[in-house]
Amino acid sequence: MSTEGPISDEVYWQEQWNKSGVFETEISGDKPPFYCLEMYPYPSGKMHMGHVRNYSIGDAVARYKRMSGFEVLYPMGYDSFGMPAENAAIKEGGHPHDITEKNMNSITQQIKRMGFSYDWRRMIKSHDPKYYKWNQYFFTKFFENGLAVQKFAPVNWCESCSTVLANEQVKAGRCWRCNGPVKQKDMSQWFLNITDYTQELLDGLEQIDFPNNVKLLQQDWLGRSEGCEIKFEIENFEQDIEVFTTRPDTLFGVTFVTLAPEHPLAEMLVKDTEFESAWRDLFEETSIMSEFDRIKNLGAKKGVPTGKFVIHPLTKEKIPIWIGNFVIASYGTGAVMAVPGHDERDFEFAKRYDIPVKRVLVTKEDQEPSSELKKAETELGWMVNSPVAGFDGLYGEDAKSAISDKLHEIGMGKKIVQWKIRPWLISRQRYWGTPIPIIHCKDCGPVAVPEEQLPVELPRDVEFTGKGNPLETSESFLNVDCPKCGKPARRETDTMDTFVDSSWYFLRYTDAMNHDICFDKDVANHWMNVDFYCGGIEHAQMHLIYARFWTKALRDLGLHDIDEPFQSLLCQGMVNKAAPWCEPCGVTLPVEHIDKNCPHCDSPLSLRSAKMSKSLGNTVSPEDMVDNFGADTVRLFILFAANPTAGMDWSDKALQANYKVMQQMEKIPDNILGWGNEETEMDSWLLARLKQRVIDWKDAMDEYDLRRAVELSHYELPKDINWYVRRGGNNSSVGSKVLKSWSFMIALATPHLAEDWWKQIGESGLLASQVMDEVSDLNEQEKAILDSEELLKSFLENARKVKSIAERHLEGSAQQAKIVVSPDWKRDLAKMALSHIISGGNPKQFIGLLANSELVNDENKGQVMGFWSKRMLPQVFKWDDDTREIILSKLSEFKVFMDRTEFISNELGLVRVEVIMAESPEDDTGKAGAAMPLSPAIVYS
RNA sequence: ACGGGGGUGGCUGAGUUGGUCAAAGGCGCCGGGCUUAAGAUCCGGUCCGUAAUGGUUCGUGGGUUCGAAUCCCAUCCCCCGUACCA
Repeated sequence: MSTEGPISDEVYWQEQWNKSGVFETEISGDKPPFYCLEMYPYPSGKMHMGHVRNYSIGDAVARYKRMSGFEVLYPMGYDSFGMPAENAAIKEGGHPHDITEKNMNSITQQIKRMGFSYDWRRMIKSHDPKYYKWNQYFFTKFFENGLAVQKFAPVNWCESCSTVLANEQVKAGRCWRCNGPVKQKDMSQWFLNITDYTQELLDGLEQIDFPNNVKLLQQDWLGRSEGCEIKFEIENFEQDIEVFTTRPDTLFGVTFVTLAPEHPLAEMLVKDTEFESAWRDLFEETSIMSEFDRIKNLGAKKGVPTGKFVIHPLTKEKIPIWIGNFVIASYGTGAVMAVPGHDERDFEFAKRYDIPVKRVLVTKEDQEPSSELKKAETELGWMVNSPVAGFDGLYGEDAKSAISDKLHEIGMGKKIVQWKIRPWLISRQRYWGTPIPIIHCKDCGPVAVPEEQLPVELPRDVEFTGKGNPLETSESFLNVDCPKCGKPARRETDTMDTFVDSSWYFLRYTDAMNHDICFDKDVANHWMNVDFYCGGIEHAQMHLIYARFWTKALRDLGLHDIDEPFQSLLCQGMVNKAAPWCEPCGVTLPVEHIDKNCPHCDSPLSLRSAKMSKSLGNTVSPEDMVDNFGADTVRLFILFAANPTAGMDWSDKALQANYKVMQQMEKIPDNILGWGNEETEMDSWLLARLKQRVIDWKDAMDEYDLRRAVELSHYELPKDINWYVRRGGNNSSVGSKVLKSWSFMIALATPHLAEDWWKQIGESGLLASQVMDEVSDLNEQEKAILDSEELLKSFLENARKVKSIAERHLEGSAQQAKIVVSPDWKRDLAKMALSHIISGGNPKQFIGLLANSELVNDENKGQVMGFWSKRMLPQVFKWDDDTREIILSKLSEFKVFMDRTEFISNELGLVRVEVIMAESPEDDTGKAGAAMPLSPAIVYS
């Protein structure tokens, strides 16, 4: 690829924007606020294409809203706590703070080079004590109100990161960050009770405009299920077993009860019995086994009996208690009532251990109650075989309620709602995060650090060895006096999950320069919630749930009045690039295998698009692209290559093509301003066309259809200019009017070029500070001129086709053409049919109307009716709305062609063009039958 | 397994409240103008057929309709989530 670098002096314009402060936002009072935000990035040293895409989308929206008269809050900052910096310190030496600052400076330079319109004064960074002080402040408030609690519990432990993880951070039994195996470990940890907000988090999804898949993911993760908690008394034992079930209607089908191996009762029941060693083996196997291995062995259901029994609450039957590896200790009560007849897992388990299977539901109302169960029938059904009267024949929800009510009545159960989501585990045993502001005192227990002592800063005197929590090596940090009793105490060494930082940063941005409080309530209320939030789908359940929770929790502390942080969310698609692909093996290989055979099976490799990744080597460096083509070209390509939400393929060729577009556009102001000052009919066409383009462009932007908007500004308008010139337009004062509006339009994707244009057309100041004029709707005259030209274009397209066919039959090339315009009765027929259909008439009924209309008489009946069903009926629906409007309008087809015969003969390379009314005395062509409204017959000679 | 999203012309990829769809845009390819030439740029073409406005096509097979890429049923394939949630 050879280029001559950026088209505009991009750095110059960036300096101008910066100097003038055009992107610095304050509450103005007279402009409506708009909050545009992109997801808080982790500051790796290099910006990648995913960032570029994300911010190109956000910047286009921010610029659009600004030029549309909004006061736009558009900030940027860094989610700068987290393990990569700490790991780098362990590996390469140095301190996470210095590494982070260095990376941040480097990525900031790269982001700034793209020309995004951020208010950089508001920049915030998680690792700044002035920021994380507020994490600590909120935490102490949560500690006071019971939202933050310390619990000794089995937690997910990642050995290679040497820290615990939240449930959401465990993907397929592996760590979301390092992909290492995750084990269960019992530890004392800090949790936030996100579970207090489950119902509100679920209901809130209906108030916000999130993509459907994100809503579904959050719903699944919250995992609401309605059911019944049932108490089973254990025979000759002082405790009960409580189970949770969503299917109380199958209660009579219970043939055993199963406990999780970790259930506290399990050990108690088998202690000192013949079953103890078998339980112990199962316990070791499941609880020590990493969750990853558990998943691999999924389906291998194993269990041990306990030799003990429960009493069925309704039938008083004795039911054996088992311990099974498929029961999860942390969901529900860690115990299940097993109904093999109507649950697949229980069926499998029962078959394996030869436990009886009972039918208590039939899936067809008239089915024989004694029919055999060949597999678990899990769908809802009618109750049968109930040993207690009053239940048989009940179906579905009625059946469930009947059992629940009965249990409630006798005090053996109640309806409850169970959630899948657990409290958010926020403790991390790592250095590079917000210290949890708690002091452990022997006498007073855990005590919150008083507000005036915040922030608890991270100490510098620590060593990064990769073993243990570095904070434990800092004596200055550890030793502290208890704030309550003043005796020597010890500081908490856990730090907070970095998702805490990103759970409220958007609130901080609203008042980022205020160092007295976290944010002013009125200011936050003014800007919030975020109107347009853009980022990757990967945060669908973690960040986007935590931030919603945190917003509600702060609201309940009285800090603001907002329920939901993000009003509308756009998840941008991935940036992909082709990589070698082996069809037989089904694997994507690194780019060094291009043009080689598969290293596994030796078959030839094809290419397939894959997410850009270092391991495949199919990455593209934004820096190089910006150096070679300029930020504008890269942004244009990224916005034009695909819709914001669709995946896009990086293509060097397409980038080149966009560079060509930029080269053309660079010359446009010079060309246009070089026009003469002739006035032609085309002037009003061009102005009407511009208006139409602006209207369409605004519509597209209002729906965040950036691809369409860019298509209009960078592809359609240049074509319009060409058409204008071709049709004889040559008026620079019209041209400069066009350029003025057009400059705004191109500023979304190519803001630097837009400033060049603005300057060239002699406007003063920066385009970035201007608000665009309002546009009115198209008036009748404007519509008519647009229609006439559209008619001409479509005519020419057809005429060219016909010409090449005709010339095969003529001797030599065509010299003349007769345009045979369709007769009035066809247009009248079309009008009549269109009005019938537009007013909601059934097309089938039209033929009856037609037969009785003035259009039809005895003589022409056959012709008109035949024409209707053969030609007009299919055509009526093919006309688009614009064309329909033209047909229904007064526009004279005959006149449109008459006025343009000279242009038509030039375009078609003819000596003479005649326009004739079909079925008139002048028509000697015999081709009138082919003429349709707006589509004349054309006869060459 | 369950949940979600897809299968469109040489490639890529829009398009699903049924008629604006032989189907946008981009890339590629072909022809023409301009040029000594190349490049750039502009104009035109790019399923088949025809002095005509017709045929066939949107994974496969059926159906509804005056009319289906778009709706319904069946079926095959691909991608992404989740992971025994009682």
